Amino acid sequence: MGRKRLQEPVDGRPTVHTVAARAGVSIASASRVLNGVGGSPETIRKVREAAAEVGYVPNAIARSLQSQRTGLVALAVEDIGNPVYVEMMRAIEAVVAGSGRQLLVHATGGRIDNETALLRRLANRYVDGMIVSPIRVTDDHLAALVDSPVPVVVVGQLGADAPVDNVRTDSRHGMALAVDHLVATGRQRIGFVNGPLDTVPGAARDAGFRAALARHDIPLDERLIEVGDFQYAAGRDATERLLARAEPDALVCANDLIAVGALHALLAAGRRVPQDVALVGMDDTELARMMFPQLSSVSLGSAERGRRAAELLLQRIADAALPPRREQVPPSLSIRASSAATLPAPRPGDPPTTHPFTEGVTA
Amino acid sequence: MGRKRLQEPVDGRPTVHTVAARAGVSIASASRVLNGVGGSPETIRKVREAAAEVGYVPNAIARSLQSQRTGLVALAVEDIGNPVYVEMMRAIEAVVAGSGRQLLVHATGGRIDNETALLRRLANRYVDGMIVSPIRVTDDHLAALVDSPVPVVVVGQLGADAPVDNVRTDSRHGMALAVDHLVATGRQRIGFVNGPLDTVPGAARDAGFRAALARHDIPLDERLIEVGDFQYAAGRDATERLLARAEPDALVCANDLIAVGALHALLAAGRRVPQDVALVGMDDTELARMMFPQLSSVSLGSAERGRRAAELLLQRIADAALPPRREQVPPSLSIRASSAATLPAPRPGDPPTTHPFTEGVTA
DNA sequence: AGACTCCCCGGAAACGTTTACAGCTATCGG
DNA sequence: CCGATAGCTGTAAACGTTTCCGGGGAGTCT
Repeated sequence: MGRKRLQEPVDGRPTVHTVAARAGVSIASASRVLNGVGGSPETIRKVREAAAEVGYVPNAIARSLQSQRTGLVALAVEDIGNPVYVEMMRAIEAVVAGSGRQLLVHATGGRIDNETALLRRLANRYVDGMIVSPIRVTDDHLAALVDSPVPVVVVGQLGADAPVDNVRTDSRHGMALAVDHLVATGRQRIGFVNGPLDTVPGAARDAGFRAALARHDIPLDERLIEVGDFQYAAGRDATERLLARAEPDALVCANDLIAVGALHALLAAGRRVPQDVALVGMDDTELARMMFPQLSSVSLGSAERGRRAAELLLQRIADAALPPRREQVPPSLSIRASSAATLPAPRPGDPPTTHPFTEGVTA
Repeated sequence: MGRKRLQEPVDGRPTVHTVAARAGVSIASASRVLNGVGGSPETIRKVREAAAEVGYVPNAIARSLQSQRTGLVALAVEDIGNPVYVEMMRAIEAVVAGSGRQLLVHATGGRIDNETALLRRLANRYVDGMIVSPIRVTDDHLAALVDSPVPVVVVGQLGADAPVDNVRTDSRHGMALAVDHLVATGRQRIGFVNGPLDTVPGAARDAGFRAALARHDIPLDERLIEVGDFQYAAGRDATERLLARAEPDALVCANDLIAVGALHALLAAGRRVPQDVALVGMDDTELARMMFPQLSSVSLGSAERGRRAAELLLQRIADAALPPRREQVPPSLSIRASSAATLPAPRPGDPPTTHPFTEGVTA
């Protein structure tokens, strides 16, 4: 019950005071030794010994309060189950590790309250910086991003004038690449399986699809458009609904998960891919290469966007005064078996050809 | 240059002192109002106003130092690209969210130094608790786990007497389920594609496979065993090597990613699945259901293990004095098309049957 | 009117660390 | 032999918050 600071906190864990007392030195000396700066040989020995004896481990929170940094960086995405975010995460992690920091990931599940809460919590100094890739953006959200106490970089479309570092791609152009390719290989009735229209990527892809058709003077048939969410099961179900009312000869999907669902639905309905229906996904993830046939897919440069976002973040952490920057990564199309130009002799009853499966297998 | 505490830190961000000064009240009153506890209507108005004017946002680190909690929980896994960890993460998140905390995930990439560093950093109070699922365990590692200042729960096998909360499964028994099933459906030359033997799960699966064969009096043929790592590409390559030197009529894979790689290799080599080669994966992830044919897989109850681990963690956070506990989740086998009992008339040249693809499609 | 209760407020301590500063000793150069 | 210097040490402040505690004012009950 001394009036001085407690040496042993109720918690029972030793603090720097504990080891200082045990070593018979001041907390300043103890701290210096523990940080490897200064100290006489004798002091070093005593402190090291005391620390080992009591099992001292420094409290990172207290250290951060003092040093104003945590050595942590966070990434918030909607769904870690989507391989596109895994790719992005890997690219970010590689950059972030180079700065001696560690990356933490949070899956928001698309729940907007969750995402805002995370921003409000993590960004309040638990991390040195944050990369977020929101699929829905509200005003509230934007406000939380803008006045975050900690540097934030956004991956994805954002209001044109938001003063936030931003790395984006042009997914409308990406849709154009897919449609152009399908038209060029002779497809006429191109269907589209999209994610929710009230999301930023969903809306952009919808606009891109319609614009691309218009550019080719292909009349729009609403029955060839179906909407689910960005998941596998939704893509499969949406495709089933679409097939029940229309006969597409090609299908564009808003991401690879949906495309895999579409492939499942198409094969289950007895359609051959690509002979009867050509299939193109989006994001160009590893998943596309794991399928049979391998899926064509529009790359939105996710790894590259992640890399750039991480670099922007590190720069801003180093210098908060930088003006807001915006970078753009162009989409590109990877053509694989699922939309190969129609094969030699696609007569019904032929044994399935195997070469589409073996071509383009990559590590 | 006052001798009193700076009202405006160099950083420029307002603190509770800033808003207290501006509102003309003490920091105690300001803090109370900001936390919604007490305060006269007039005080509340003044503080709220001041806070809004200066754009005050509380420093979570300082708050945590005081309150001794962060409201964060971390999960460290080897590879977020593996859907089994995504499932586990979802289950954990559901439980953790119920306690008002948020979950952060870190992918260690199997680098042991990384994992230990993470433990040493995060566990030093950045989070209220931690769930780790290591695939390699060194002494150093174990030591870091045991004397973590923060509660830790381990998912996976651990030395028998380690005083750490632990949720495990019996993957040796899981291998037995797979082998029993294949033997029961008439398979004789059962191959095995495993992950690295120097990992805990790799070693357990290897032992389980050998034991299961022995129990059926099937002589072991080392040419039917191949090792890669736990990834898709490695599974594909390993299967190619295996097929180059042996003729299995069934293949057990150490996880679903490997199984997908094996499926790719089998089809590329012209083998029919399941007619020529039956295929069984492990982990029973969504990926198994996304394939054609859908893959049989041994469930190791990953979601359940995650759920239990999260519950153990929350209990321990609430009461650090609990004795170390150990829980076990039994494996089970999901039989799907890839190992269906041999089909009616598997003559070469038949058009591929479609019903294996449609059966068992689940949301 | 006085005693008691209740509520609000401000000062100060506390969380555990790092670090500026000043005092001390010992060594070295002149 | 004396002053400057270098190296080590301890005291105390600081990081930004929450909370204990005591004082004071207003209201109520007797």
